[in-house]
Amino acid sequence: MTKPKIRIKDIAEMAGVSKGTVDRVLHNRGEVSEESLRKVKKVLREMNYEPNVYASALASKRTYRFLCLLPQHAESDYWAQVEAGVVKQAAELRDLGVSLERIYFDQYDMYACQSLFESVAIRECDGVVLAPLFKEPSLMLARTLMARTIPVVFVDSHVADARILAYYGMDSACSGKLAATLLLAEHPDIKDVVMFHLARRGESEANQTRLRREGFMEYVREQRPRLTVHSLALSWNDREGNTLLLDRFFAEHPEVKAGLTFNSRAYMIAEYLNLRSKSDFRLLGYDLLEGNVGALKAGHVSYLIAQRPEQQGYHGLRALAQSLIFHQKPAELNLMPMDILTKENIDFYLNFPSI
Amino acid sequence: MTKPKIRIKDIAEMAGVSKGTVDRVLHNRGEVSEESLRKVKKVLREMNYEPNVYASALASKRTYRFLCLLPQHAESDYWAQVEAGVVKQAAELRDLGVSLERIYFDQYDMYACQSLFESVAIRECDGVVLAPLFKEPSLMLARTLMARTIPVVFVDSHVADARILAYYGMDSACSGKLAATLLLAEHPDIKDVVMFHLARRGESEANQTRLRREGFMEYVREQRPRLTVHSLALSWNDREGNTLLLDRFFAEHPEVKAGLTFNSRAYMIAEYLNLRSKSDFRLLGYDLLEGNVGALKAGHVSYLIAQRPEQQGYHGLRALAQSLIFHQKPAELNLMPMDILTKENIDFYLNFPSI
DNA sequence: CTGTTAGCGCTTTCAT
DNA sequence: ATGAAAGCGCTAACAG
Repeated sequence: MTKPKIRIKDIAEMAGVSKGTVDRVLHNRGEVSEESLRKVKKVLREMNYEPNVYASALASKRTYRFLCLLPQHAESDYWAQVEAGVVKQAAELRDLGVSLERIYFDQYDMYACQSLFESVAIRECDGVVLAPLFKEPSLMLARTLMARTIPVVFVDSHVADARILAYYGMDSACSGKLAATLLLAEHPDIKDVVMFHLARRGESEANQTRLRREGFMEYVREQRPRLTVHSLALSWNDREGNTLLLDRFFAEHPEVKAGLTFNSRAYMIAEYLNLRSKSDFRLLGYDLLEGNVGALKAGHVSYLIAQRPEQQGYHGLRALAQSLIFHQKPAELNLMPMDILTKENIDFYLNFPSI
Repeated sequence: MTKPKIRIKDIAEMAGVSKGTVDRVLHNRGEVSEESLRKVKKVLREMNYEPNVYASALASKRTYRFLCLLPQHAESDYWAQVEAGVVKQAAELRDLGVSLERIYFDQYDMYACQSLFESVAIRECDGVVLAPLFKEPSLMLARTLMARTIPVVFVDSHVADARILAYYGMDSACSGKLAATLLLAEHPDIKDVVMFHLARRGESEANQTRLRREGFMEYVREQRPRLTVHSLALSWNDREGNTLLLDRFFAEHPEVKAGLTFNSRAYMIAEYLNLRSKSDFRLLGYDLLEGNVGALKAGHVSYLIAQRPEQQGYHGLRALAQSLIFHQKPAELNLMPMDILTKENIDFYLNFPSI
């Protein structure tokens, strides 16, 4: 029934060599004669040998130092969910010799991010999980690291053509299309829509939100070419200023009855709608933040699109281990489903063990 | 930065005893003096010792034999997805000494299932993953096994008050409510709805579908007390017979414009709707079977509710390992999110790495 | 180039 | 009741 596992010792005996030689072949570190090499490889193939990675980890005492690069964030933030997934996976890999260092960058300042990434590019480490909010600096860092044969995994948003080990996250453009469908498809009478975004220093827009916006605009172009799309930049930390900006916007454009954020801060708009008791506005946002969930339940947000952030982090780090420790190649493109959340089903998404 | 891990050897030295004694304490297998016990426990606590489970597995050569009880099924079936998750997890645990045996029961014959379960109840094994389609036989089996200190995990549907290690699956009743919401909430004019189900031998209804139906009916009672709820039993394998039954039903009840299945066979109804070119009927179903997905895309099914079957299987088996190998207690109730699938978002759920 | 050997952290046997 | 020692499958250092 259960076939006994083939061990290095078995291979050695069958090939008529010693364990040491088999080990040298397995890790192709030379010092083996043509003859032995051939014999050992043959037996290895025929027996379909699979190493016991746990015994290997135990004996080699090799350690893996992984880095995780995420934006600085509050505890309740979207990024905390990604980080929780990474940390959970790191804990599971600890006895395999894995350690994790978390590094945070400023998501509102590309220049600061860039110089941080430059210092990371020359660091000693075995793998990096990275949220490429800033496209160029991220691409550059990934290129440098991969050239040093240090595998890089992207989470959250993708960068086309990046040569990396794997990506875990949404198909961002598709999610923008989905947002458009949810907001517009059943409301052919809508003539105006507004996109809210956050101002930042350097690169004008985060990679993620740019891709979502492009997907959204593609739908608009194809399905609703006559739609007027407004855009309003807000500050990520000046609440009073935002209220003024929103007041002015809606005074100038009273006809706008629908809008969305491509970032996770829909609750900021929802707070404003609540403040002004504005109930004739349909708002769509992203991610299961506490504030967003509250706004969804209260009716200020109509839809949230979620993307399983813990899974992204968890699998992102796991991909590094798969490649380096388990010698398995993870799939390169791992697109998370886009969960559509409404008042009706939101409760079933909260507090479930997402990993 | 990285603190070196505490080993048994360290504990032994600090407590002034030998490794052997520490091991005896750790596995409380006696033969230790009060004195040593106290000292060792103290150090263990203070040092927050955590064993290296991989070294432990390697040395002990202990093996774990897990059983997985699922209905016989076709490759394209819902159950194949659950099984794939279990198998995947089993592969990951192999070098930890885990082996998996799959056993299949007849989901259309409770008596056959019952006698199979009775033979399983007396088998030697270390843990069981079980889909409790038949409530009573499953309860009985779980009770017997747990009494033998063999942990049992339920997947797919839950049985209230079952004393088991863990459950992974939907909140079935909630999903019935969700089905009602999707089908009825925005259609206050609907006066009739029909529930399709499959006839089976023995217990009149599968546990899962019964719970879903109860949730559905609860919504109806509370929100739509005047709704007429029809019920139609079909055969799981007699397609022509079903066509006749459906023809007769719709001839007698032309006013019924909405219906649902609580099992995963919505595509059977969809096929009929297609056959009769019946387009004025709103149909809801469960699970991402190929047939269901096709029907959703073709417009014969309006909604599908999905429940992440691979994750259920994967985590179900994992829970056994967590408990037995990693000495962690998994959460008892693990409710999967209910994914709402429509023509709009279905594509984003297909072919993604769900585990 | 090759085989032998020690040892990773832990379990288990076996004297004492 | 306790410690010493062997060994799990594998790696790595070291003689030869």
